[in-house]
Formats: sequence, C-alpha cells, structure tokens
Amino acid sequence: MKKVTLKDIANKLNVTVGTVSHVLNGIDDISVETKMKVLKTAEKMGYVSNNSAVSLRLGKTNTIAVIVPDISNPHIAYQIKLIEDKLRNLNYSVIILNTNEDDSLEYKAITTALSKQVDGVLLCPCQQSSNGVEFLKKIEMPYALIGRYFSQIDTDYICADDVKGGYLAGKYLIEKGCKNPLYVGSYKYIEVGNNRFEGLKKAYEEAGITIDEEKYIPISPVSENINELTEDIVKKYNFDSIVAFSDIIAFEIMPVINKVKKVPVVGFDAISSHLYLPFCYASVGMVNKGWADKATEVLLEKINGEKRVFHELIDVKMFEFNI
Amino acid sequence: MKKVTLKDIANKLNVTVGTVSHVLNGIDDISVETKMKVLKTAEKMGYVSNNSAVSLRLGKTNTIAVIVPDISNPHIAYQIKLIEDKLRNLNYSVIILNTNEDDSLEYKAITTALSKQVDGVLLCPCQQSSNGVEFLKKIEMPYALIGRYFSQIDTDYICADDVKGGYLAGKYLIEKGCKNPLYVGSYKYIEVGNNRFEGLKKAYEEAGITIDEEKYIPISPVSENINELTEDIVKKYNFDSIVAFSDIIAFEIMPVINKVKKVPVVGFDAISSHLYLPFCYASVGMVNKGWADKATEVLLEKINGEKRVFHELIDVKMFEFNI
DNA sequence: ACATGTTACTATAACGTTATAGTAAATAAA
DNA sequence: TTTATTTACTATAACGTTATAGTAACATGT
Repeated sequence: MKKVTLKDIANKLNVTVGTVSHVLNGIDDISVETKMKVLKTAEKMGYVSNNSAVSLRLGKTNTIAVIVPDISNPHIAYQIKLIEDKLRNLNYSVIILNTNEDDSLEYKAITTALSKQVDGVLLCPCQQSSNGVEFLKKIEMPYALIGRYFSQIDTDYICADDVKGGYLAGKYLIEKGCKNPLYVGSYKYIEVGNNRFEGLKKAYEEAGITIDEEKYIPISPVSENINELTEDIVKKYNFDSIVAFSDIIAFEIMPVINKVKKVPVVGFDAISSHLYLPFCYASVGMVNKGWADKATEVLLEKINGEKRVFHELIDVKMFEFNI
Repeated sequence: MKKVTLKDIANKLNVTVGTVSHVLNGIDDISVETKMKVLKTAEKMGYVSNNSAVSLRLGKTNTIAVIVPDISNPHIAYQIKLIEDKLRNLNYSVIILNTNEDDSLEYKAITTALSKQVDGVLLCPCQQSSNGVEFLKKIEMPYALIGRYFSQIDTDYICADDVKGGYLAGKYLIEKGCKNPLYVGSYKYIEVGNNRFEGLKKAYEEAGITIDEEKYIPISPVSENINELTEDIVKKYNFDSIVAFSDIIAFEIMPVINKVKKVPVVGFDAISSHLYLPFCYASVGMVNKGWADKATEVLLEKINGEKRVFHELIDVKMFEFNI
C-alpha cells in the first residue's frame, strides 16, 4: 500500500511541501498558477492526507469514541447510527468500543480512546463502578454520559426522562385495569432502571395502590438463562402485568410468561419506532429519535471548551405498536 | 486535557525518551532498577501512548474500518459486535462508517478510512457501482467484502451461501405445500439477492415448478413507503407464500400482507438467533454466528501480506422460531 | 595486558504534517 | 530615488514516538 505524501507532490512540481500544504489547506498565499498545478497533481496522484501526522501536529483527530455496553442492541445501534450520521456531516469520525457490560473492558476502552487521541467520548457506562467516569474526569477528556447516569456524580449526561417513562408505563397499565404490576428490571446499580421503577410506583401511588420494593426483580441485562429466570418469576410472584426494563428484556420474557398467563407487558426504548416488528406491544420511548442528537451537540460543545455541566433529559412518550 | 508524554517521564527521571520507550516496549537493554523506576513513574503519571505518533512512526494504526450500509440493521450490528469483540482481543480497534446504501458516501468512507491510516477495511458494498472496491484495489489497501460481493470482480469476499439459502427457503415452502412463492427482494444490483432467488427457483425446479422472473419484486432496502409498496404487491400478484430478501423486509411486509391473506413468509438473516423476538417466523441464517469471524481472519491475513484471494461462503440453515 | 564482549544507556533521525518566520522579487507610495 | 508594502514563495521547527547507531564503563577471556 504505497501512499502519496505532500513531499511526493512537492518533488514532482519542484516546490516545497509547505507550498503544497498551503494550497491544500486553502491558505491564500500561493499564486493561482501554482495552486492549479498542485490541485491537479494531488488529484491525479490520489493524495489523501495522513491523519496520524495531522493529528500529531494539530493535537486533534476529528474522531470521537462511542463506548457502549452492547452495540448489537437495536436501540443502541440506532442511536449510534444517528450519531455517526450527524458527525459525518461535521467531518468527524466515530470509533465504537463495546464493553459487554463489563467494567474493566469499559476502563480499557477509555484507555484505548485516549491513546487514539479522540477529541471526545460518549459513554454509556456499565455502572458496576464509577471508575470510568472518574478517569475521564481526571484526564479532562471532553465527554458526556448517554442513556445512563450517576446520581452521585456531578457530570454531563443525556438520558431519557426515565421517571416520567415509568410513570407513563404505570398510567398505561392502570388504564388497562392492572392493579398488580411486576417490574422486571436491570441490576440496581443501573440507576435509570431505578428511576423507571420510581415513576411506576408514583403512577400507582396516585391511583391509591402501593407497589412495594419486592416487585422490583433485578436481572442482568445480559443473562444467558433468561428462560429459567422467567419461569421462576412466574412461579414466585403474583402479578397481572409486567413492566420490563427494556424492549429486549420484554421480548425475551414475553413468550415464557404468555405460556402461563397472558398479561399486558410494557417495555422501554420503543425499538419499533425505527425497526418495524410484526407484533403488538407497548413501549416507552424517547421523542425526537432519542438522545443521539442532543448528546452529539453537548459533546461538541464540551470539545469546544464549554465548562457548563449539562443534565439533559429527553422527553418520553408511550408508543403502542398495533398490527 | 493535558497529556503525559515519554518526555515528561524522561525529564522527571533524568533519562532520555529512548530509555523510557525501551522500557515501555519491553526492549531488554535497560537495568532492572531503571526499568522499575520508569514503570512506576509511567503508571503514577498516567501515561498513555500517543497512537498518532506511534502510527506515524510505525506506519500502522492497529485499527480497521468496517464500512456498512446500515449499522442499525440488527444483523449487521451483531456482526460488527462480533468483529469488535474478536479484534479487541487482538489489540485492534474498529472504526465504523455508515453509508446508508449510498455509493458516494461509501467512496467518502473509504477515503476517510484511508486518511485515518487504517490497516484494513471490511466493506459491505452498496453495489450501485464498483467504484469503492476498485479504489481499495488501486491503493492496495488490505480489504475484504462482507455479506455482498461482485460476481464480475475477482476479489476477496466472505458471504453467506445465498444460493443454498434460497434453495432452503424453497424447500421449506414446498414442504408447506406452497406452489406459488413471491420473492420480495432487494434491487437487482445487490447480487446476493439474485442468488437467493436463483436458489429458490432451483428448489422449485426440482419440484417441477417453474418460477418466472416476474415473481422477483425488487424493492429498496431503505424504502420509506414500504406499506404502499406492499399493498400494491398484494393487489398485483398472485402468490401463496413469500420469500423476503431479509428479516427486516419480511417484518415490514408481514403485517400488510397478513391483513389480506395469511401466507407463510421466509426471511433471511435469522435475526432471532441473537435478538429474541416473541413471534413465530422462519428465516434462513448462517451457522457459526455468521461471517464476522471468518471475515476478521481473512482481513488479518491480508494485512499480513497474504496475496491469495479468498472466496468464503458461510454455510446456512433454516431457523424456525416458534414461540 | 590487551582484545573482546556485555551492559546500560544516549543521540539522532525519521515518520508527514502545519505554523511560523523569513526572504527575494516585484510593486506601490513617499 | 528611497522606503514601504505586497506577493509568492522557502526554510525550519515541532508534534511524540521508535529504530538504529553509537558510546562509555565495566567485565571477561586468554
């Protein structure tokens, strides 16, 4: 793979690399005649700038890292697609780092991003610890959390309005006449999951029904044996409806539960608002396609030196997909 | 964002950057005493190597680009996840570039990848033209095509065995008693789609039924108005079953078709083999989780100078998801 | 004792780029 | 005519790293 450099162009035209660089960067101190020659030769030789050199020189890469627990989750994949689309138009590239909900991989991902000199990081944290965020903070890397946040750490985040989301899920079920919902959630260190439960409780509170803590069943977002887990749940608990932490979890548990009794299920993320699925279900999702857009904006502001701390909640609504 | 460099460490310890570099790279010509000092100081100061500098010096970035039409397609997202997982363990990073099935964006993506000095490219081409592949070929970038290929271009690819896939779909429908399948496919420039149709025809041929070309309905993989399109199809054609180019298309058209008549539908990709969906459907998918693994291997061989041309077909089978 | 080898470094150049300062020649202003 | 300004460049250094060659100090072999 032979690469054309400024030097190659300069040699061919008997000018210096500086001249070529100036032309290619539009610094206007080169004669039209030379400019044309350079442009034509660069084109003809297939010159493409070497970003390693540029970034070494300039100290920026025009690349941001998106670090997520699971890129194969359609909700995440879609947000990443939106981020990529938006950033491409702003001449940024996206490097994706997957953590598989593993805290140590998250830390490693941040180190990788740092080593690759990315200009900023969008992180959806695993939340087993706060090491990752603390690290980003310490090294003063521009970053923002997406989709999840730490209530105990004052830092930038762009998330769904999950309390409202849980509340809407509650309202929905109440309207359906359900009096006894079960919340099949994430591990409790994932705070947005707790918020969803809070909202759910609040809605029921307003309807005069108290939902106690044991109705919060935490399961791993990456459980292997979800079928058995669900069967246990069905045996162990009394319920007339389900609220699931995510559509993914909802989809996984629905068939198992339906085998025993058919109850309303509400999920989160409204995957079907972009990935059409041929069955009926209800899900709480974000308006305006979610946090991708806002997150990108916030990160770019951070990269440009903004010191203000952003706490952005994206509004949510109920999506009912009826086929 | 202040960054620690080799120089910072060297100055603090009154050695040269060369010494520090040698220690950190395990070149064994430094005394144990100095080695320890360097290691400890690097750790304490939070040193992380600057990949821009390393890659400028070494001419490699340990990064590969994955260029795909749509990262939000769960099938693609899953393959990317597998690629990322595998490469991470080999100390490579992945940069994702989305083309939205747009040929000019594909070309731009390749330029970006080149500029970022990636060591290799995995490309799922849009196939509106072969400009992208030709370009990769011309600049002698190590690359391989994934999921799609050009029958007219002799180049590396790793794809599903789509002829067999179509054949299996046909066999499946024949067994169900269907005599008149309709193939709702991609645009015809996407050759794997044609292969699927070929396979389908072959299966029916063997059963004594000829499927003529007009039963191949090409629609865009990114159609906006798929509902209307489907309604038209239902009106216009006679059929007792459907084979769809992908699960995504199958999912989109199923509800519209089912409104009129309930017929068996077979898709491709078997999304539910990783993303569980709570409804019944049949889909042809790849064994061994698909092409991700093989594609990564092939690309790494290419990067290491292998000149052999790889044509890899991943075996497929019918997946029936019954809830 | 002398050559030879080993140890533990240092010094230098190079990767490709861009910012900055410098300069010679041409042009304009005084 | 002399001085200032503009034009169109060139020359140089720097970004952070690593490979290579070099070297001084000491140890070993004969």
